[in-house]
Amino acid sequence: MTIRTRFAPSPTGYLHIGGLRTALFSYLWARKNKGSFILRIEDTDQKRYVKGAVDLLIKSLINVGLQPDEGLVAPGKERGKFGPYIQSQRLKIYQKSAQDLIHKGLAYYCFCSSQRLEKLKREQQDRQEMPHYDGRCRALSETEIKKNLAQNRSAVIRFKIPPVEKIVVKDLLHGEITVSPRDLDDFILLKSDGYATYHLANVVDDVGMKISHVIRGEEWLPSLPKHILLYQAFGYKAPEFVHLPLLLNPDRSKLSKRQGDVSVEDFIGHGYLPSALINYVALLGWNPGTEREIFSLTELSQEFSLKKLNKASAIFDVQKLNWFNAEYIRKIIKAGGKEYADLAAYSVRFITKMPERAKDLLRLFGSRLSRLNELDILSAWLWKLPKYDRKLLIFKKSTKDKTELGLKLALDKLSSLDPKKWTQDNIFSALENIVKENNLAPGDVFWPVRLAISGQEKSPSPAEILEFLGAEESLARLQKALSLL
RNA sequence: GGCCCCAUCGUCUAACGGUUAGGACGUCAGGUUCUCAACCUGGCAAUCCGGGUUCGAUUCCCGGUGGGGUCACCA
Repeated sequence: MTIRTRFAPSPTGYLHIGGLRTALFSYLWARKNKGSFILRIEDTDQKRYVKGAVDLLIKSLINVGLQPDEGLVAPGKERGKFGPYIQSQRLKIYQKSAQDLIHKGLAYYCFCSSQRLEKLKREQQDRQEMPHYDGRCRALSETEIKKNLAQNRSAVIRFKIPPVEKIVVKDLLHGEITVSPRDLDDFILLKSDGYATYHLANVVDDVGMKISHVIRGEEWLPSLPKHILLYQAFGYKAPEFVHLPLLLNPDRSKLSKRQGDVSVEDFIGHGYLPSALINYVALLGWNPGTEREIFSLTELSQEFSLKKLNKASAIFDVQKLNWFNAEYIRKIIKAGGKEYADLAAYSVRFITKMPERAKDLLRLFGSRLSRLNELDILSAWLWKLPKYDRKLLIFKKSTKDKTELGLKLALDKLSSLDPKKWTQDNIFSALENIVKENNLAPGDVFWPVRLAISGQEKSPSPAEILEFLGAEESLARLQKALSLL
């Protein structure tokens, strides 16, 4: 069997991190089985239409590496023979499907006004009953329906929940689930504006697009019976279903804005690497069966398996994401080469001062940041030496005299260093020699030098900073420190 | 409230019915060091509760509790 999965978001403005995980697992399952990953847009609610959201969604997916094989494969570009892949362009298909069900006697027109429905709901709630449609229009006669239609009365098409004993549905993750039709409403298939509801569009499209596995969020589990009933009503074979556990806020509520970032764009914009984000999210509800944690998207594609999915919902923990991101940054810098160059080029967008020195900045601060957007704040003192308390120049285990000596010797020695040899290694041995030759402690030299050139109590090591600053600026800063003492 | 799903350290998770219940993040302590990171070593920390089944339950069954989801002409 050809594996065909799909990600079918509604374009409400941004790609939610929960959506990312759903998309990722769908993508991985397709890759794992050499199948196809399809991107379809579910925009059957005109009220919720957000301009530009579709393109943003596609870009976000592609940005993190989840390139669709079919459907919306790029902004404004469709590929595949089962299109269109935007539901608002498939209205006729849904309308015909709904009509088919009416002809089969499995669906019916409903002319109930929203006021009546509203009132019905209120009354039911007052009586402590579960709100549900009372099925009034089920009983409409053929002539009444014709009359209403002729008068152009506002109508929806409802599905007729069949009078079966029980409905058994199957989910690959949760197993068999049995529900009673009494708990199901005669739900709406086609709205009065001619658009399909999710339930109809979803089923019609998943069949039409030959989807083999529907991988979606657990919030859809309660409506799975409706969907199964629909497949049966149409006479279609239903695809396999996997309902993924939800992602939660630290307080266990459904993952939402206001408790921090939830959109992929936000995370990327704040300096999280797509690869780290993907890696972290993949491990939320899935594990490789080993203790390995670092995986590229390609490696995930090979390792992924539905069997190792977890059933319990997971809290989205930014701390661990930070660790993944930091780990990726450190590894890339350590690896060097093209990866490092690419990261530097990528980092440029987070650097306001001297972006051309991105590579150096990464080397300097790479091990002490978890997000690339910290680069700017972390490096601020490089561009402008801040005012600092001169007392800080003296290391806690040192004295004023030793500090002055250390600084002076450092200034002398570095002044005489050939600017062509102004490298970290040479600078380090110069400073180290001062310590050795004058019977000083490292703290008598390294500490005041570091403070003099950075104004910081915490910073990268002196030689690294000095190399970055260059001879001229470095010597000026040392000079200044001496004058302060 | 009805229905549905779920339940191992604070968090993500591992454990053919037999393990000192493992790993990772975080945290704490120590090492390294001029500082901070990084790095290395170690510590603290969990099977929701109650019944069964079994020689033996984290694991299987039932009940409870807790958490979540869902009950729209939204997806």
